[in-house]
Amino acid sequence: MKLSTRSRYGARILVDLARNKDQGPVQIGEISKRQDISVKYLEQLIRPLKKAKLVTSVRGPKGGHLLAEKPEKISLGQIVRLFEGQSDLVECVSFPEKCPMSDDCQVRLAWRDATEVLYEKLDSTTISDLMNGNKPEDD
Amino acid sequence: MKLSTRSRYGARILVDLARNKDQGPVQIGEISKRQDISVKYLEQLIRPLKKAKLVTSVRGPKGGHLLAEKPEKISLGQIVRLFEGQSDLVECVSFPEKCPMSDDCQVRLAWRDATEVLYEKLDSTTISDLMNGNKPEDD
DNA sequence: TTAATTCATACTAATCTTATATAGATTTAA
DNA sequence: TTAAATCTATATAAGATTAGTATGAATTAA
Repeated sequence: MKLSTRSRYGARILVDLARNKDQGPVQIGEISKRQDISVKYLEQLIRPLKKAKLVTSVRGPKGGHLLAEKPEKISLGQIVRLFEGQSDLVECVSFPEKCPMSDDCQVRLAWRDATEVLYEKLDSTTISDLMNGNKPEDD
Repeated sequence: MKLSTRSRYGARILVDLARNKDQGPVQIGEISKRQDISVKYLEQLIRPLKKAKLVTSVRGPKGGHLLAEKPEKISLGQIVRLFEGQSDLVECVSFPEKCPMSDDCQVRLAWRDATEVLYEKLDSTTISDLMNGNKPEDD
């Protein structure tokens, strides 16, 4: 039951953008250095963030990426739902037809409840909650 | 972020044993039919359940498997910890050395908190909560 | 025009998952 | 003794997922 590194990195990218939003568009190369994520992988991760309208980008020289929303408006829940192919802990929660037992399966309901509790927590945690730390610039 | 079918099946096995505990040792063949899980896979799943002392077995004819604890004493949390290689949502929670950013990573703390909330829920859900449904025998 | 930068698609390599198969050894009720 | 059942270990294999790389097109400030 592991979160993909895509979700982990996705969250760190958004926090990085939030921390550096005063400097205008933030380039992938900078994020790469600060977050220790390869440029090519970053490009791949930023695409869904753009598609979900959490990030906007400016092309060309001096271009880069910006948060499209205020940090308080972006939650870990959004990020996880975006990057995890399947949001539920088990697929029979959303797709009961995938399991022949679903009709009479108490366990399924328990997985559903656990999933809900988890996302309540993730939805209540925003980028703004996560951006206050030691910025490298403060050192 | 998907729970393995091992955890799902593990939970269903224990619920099956709980529901049928009056009949004495329950054979793998019966569980297989009721739960639609292959005999060979069941054998593979019951082994860790025995090792964790959640199940005891009786060998020989009329043998089979029994819950080793009262259903109220076995939680989904135990089952998930047993079957998921990694209990935490992200490995940097328990092994901060796996990520060079861990020292100053607010996101890591958020994953930790979400993991805790999830397991609180799983730990508070027991087999006894899940065994009351329509037993096939009642039909 | 040039060079910085994002955008898009495809590819790859490794690992994990979910089983199934094989071949027995062991235990024990009847 | 027989047969029902569990126990042990290993192997195999298809398919999915993950994490990351490669190549090059498109955009645009200067």
